[in-house]
Amino acid sequence: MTTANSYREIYSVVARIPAGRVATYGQVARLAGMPGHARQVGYSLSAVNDHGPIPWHRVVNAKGMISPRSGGDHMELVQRLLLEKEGVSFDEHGRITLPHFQWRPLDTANKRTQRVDE
DNA sequence: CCACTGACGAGTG
DNA sequence: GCACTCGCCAGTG
Repeated sequence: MTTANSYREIYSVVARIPAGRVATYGQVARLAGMPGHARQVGYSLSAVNDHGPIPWHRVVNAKGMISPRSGGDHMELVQRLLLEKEGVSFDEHGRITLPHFQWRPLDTANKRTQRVDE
């Protein structure tokens, strides 16, 4: 398993996140077959950013918040707008209600817990 | 080779 | 819920 393949897996997972839902860094790491490497996911995404067809804005941290970047980028604001445009809402704390909007790959078959309403 | 940094997360008090 | 620590790993100087 090369690092290049790991990055490819990360991108592949992120690309599978449906519009209107979000995934956490740790979640993406697990789905990519590298549990515990959440940090690497963020690192990989910073490299891709809008550099490719990757919906990077659908990845947030475990608290359901947009992780602040370094360098004073306004990307975090762009990310929030993109998500809101897809129907994802934020609460007073600027957090996404994960139980409502977190992507559940396994549920795509059941569709029962896939409720996004409210 | 070592130290530091960075879109994180789980555990502890 | 908040502050702190430790684990993870690639890039950079």
